[in-house]
Amino acid sequence: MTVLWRDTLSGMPPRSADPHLRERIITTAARLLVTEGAVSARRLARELGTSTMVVYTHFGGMDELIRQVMRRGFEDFGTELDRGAVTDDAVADWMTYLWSYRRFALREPHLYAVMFGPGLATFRLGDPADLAAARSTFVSLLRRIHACVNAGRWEVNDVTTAGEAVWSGVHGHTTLELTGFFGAVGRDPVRSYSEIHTRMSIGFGDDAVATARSLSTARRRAVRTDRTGAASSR
Amino acid sequence: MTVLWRDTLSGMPPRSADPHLRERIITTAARLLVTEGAVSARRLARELGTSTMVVYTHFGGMDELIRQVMRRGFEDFGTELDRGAVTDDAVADWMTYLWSYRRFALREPHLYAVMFGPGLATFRLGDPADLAAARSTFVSLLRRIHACVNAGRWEVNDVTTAGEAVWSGVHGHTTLELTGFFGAVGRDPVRSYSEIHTRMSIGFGDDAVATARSLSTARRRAVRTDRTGAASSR
DNA sequence: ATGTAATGCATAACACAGTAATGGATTGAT
DNA sequence: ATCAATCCATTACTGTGTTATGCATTACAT
Repeated sequence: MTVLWRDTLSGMPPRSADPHLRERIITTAARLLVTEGAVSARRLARELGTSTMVVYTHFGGMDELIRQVMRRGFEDFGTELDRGAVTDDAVADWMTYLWSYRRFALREPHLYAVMFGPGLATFRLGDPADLAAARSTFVSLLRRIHACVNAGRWEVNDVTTAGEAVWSGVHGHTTLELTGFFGAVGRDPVRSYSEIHTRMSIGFGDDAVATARSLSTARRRAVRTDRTGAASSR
Repeated sequence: MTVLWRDTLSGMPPRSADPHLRERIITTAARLLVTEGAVSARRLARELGTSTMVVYTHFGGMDELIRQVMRRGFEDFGTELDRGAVTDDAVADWMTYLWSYRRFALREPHLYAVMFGPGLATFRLGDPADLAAARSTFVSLLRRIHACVNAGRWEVNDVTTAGEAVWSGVHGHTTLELTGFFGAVGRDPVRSYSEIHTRMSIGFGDDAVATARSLSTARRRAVRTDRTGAASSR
């Protein structure tokens, strides 16, 4: 007497090997992560109509699978961050990048959490492919910082260090907002997020009035993009 | 035939109720979190010589227990952050706070991760006790910002918003550093952490030279404290 | 002091995780 | 056509949080 196992669909005729299975696993895992906030081997197998073993034959384990999902996430993140226009107001362009950053994180909180949460440790930065995926979102930021310097708005000798400082600010704020902190204490996250932009820009050498003007411009763009509905990824 | 259960110590005579059990559970959980990076009901029971049930009779579940550990963490964090001296260089005092912040996080990475990670959602900020614990570390920051304003170094009208911006920066940087990001890409976290301080201070209105001087002072203090060995908590 | 209610906790078990061993079926190569 | 390799379902193992049950012990009321 064979016992029916919960996680499989017993009785199903053995299907022919699906050459796209590996791809389907990744996209399905990404979808489950986005829509349900969690991915488990069993939930995944149920969704795919397979057994949990497919995860191990194709990825060796859940960690590697999640890493693949993270890569896709970073790629999407990078292209979305690069969609911002390049205008003659470099500081506003930089701020637009930061608002896009926030929008992505708020739209895909679980994905962002996996990408930048404790999962970043799972993300082997030693792996060139992973490192490249993560870097793509970062160089996009560095380009905008460079533009601000070239435009004469900022005076920054070490752009990479400046980028790390900026990234720390937006990442920290995003993380705090995703935990629901600002909502719980009745504070406006937009206000503090703008404060980061403003103080940093001035700190990099920009005029306070010019920074305020750029902030208004970037805010206007961001609100418009939010209303229009930014192109959703994948 | 009774089966021996793995997680309990069968054969032990039933001990009299320990009035300090609740306290021991919390401290043991905190210790396991710090030393082993994880706490499970079974690991805890094995360590205490009890069954896993004690977690449920005293806390109703693991979530509530972890919340208690987080409270202790925030209290320790707050007192450590408040240890910084108050001198006539308010900006240096503020920066000293930030270096203490980083030192605590690097010394107790798992505790910090639980306190500010996705666990912050578990931390019911609606609960007055929890909110107070979390706030204690924050008001300590606000005091130092106020001092900078009072000393005429900064011009900040909304101190709370400024504090949120600063906190975002240090929290974000700390989080990134704990994931091992800077080490993986061969970057110096001290450099970017200093950059956050510098740009923010200038952004708040301080003179660039004065900020640089305060940074040197704060760094000197931090290095000395690191060598001396800051008083460890709990 | 004695009967009674309530508390505390060990036992056992359930459902959920990730993962490993096994073996059968399909695919691909010679 | 035979053999090898690959893929994957089955099954099962360990570990997770949690719950139901029942037996002590404690606390309380009379």
